[in-house]
Amino acid sequence: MKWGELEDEPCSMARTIGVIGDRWTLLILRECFLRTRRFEGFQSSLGITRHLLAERLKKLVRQGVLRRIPYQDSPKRHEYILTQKGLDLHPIMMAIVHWGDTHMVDARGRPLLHQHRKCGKDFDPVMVCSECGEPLSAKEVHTHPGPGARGTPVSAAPEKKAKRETKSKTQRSAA
Amino acid sequence: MKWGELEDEPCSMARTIGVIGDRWTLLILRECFLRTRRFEGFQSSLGITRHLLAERLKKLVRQGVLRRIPYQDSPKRHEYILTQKGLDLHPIMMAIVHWGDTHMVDARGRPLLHQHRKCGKDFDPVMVCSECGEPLSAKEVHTHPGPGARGTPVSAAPEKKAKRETKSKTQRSAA
DNA sequence: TTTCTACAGTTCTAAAACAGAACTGTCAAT
DNA sequence: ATTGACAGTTCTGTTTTAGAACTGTAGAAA
Repeated sequence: MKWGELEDEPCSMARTIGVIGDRWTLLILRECFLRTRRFEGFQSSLGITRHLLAERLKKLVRQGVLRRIPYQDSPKRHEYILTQKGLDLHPIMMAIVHWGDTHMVDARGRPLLHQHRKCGKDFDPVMVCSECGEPLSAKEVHTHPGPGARGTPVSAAPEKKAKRETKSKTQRSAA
Repeated sequence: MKWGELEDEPCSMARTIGVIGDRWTLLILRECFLRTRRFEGFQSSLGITRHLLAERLKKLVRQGVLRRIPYQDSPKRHEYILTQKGLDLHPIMMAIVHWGDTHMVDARGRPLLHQHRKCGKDFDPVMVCSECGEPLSAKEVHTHPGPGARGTPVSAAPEKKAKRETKSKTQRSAA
């Protein structure tokens, strides 16, 4: 399987991995969430080669995760900012950081803390069920085929996810 | 930066990426959560080359994400099952799938649905604050240096995260 | 008893991706 | 006229990955 083929897989995880599933892309996105916007900013804070950085930024723009916006003419300069699609990656970032905080810290503790502006406290992200609000655990989740599963014709059921969309929107609304 | 160096970065995200930050590892873990346990199972459902599969499985075992357990002698055969550290990756997987469900579905809709056994409904994962329970959005999260930040000596503050650990454990307890 | 299949790898070669460094080009400041 | 900030592009050499074939154990089938 090549990189391009991932997006055609009937699996939301494979498709997402096609967008963010490499080392540098994830780190570039971390910088985006930490408010880095410019080429040199990414390059110096990550130590990524300029070649790869240019390529990854282009890819992220193509995929609608970043938007390339001019901030001066002569010479033309642009900055890269997260679109809504990009901001929606925040739960993934938080989940990744939280796992590292739990399993990969050294004796000194966490490199970064996260404060929730609304309540003012340092927090951990907790994943809950959109329907009942209870914290989720792997064992309590049962996976079953949906309308877009392999074998379902394209003409079929137009995704009856109205309720889920509505509920989970709380999560993105102010992102 | 090489793969090995990621784990030494003072950043939980970089360290986590050092473990799961490549295409195949993420897909292998998806299979683990879908109850695949054996070499041939991974190989045939993913189409990964046998060479890489063997290497990735070894790496995941080394890192304590999977455990290699014999299920027969002669010939020696093992299966790979998620450790607690591996099960704790579940929120990351759910967040990735959810983003794909939101932004990468075709006309047919979602390939997979997730049912919460406790409440019986198909759900979306929602990320909330461990302290106040409110859904999180990127803009409401303020990041600041913790005890393990770059520059902090190893001898310093032994991570005062007691409360956070306790609260977020609800999320993992039955995983 | 030779042959087939299931399983879990290992070994090989060619192709793709990546690292590291140097180069291009615009403009402002010295 | 030279330097430095910025945003890339181009080049060469190394590392990773893809794809296919091979190894080896053992039970079942011919």
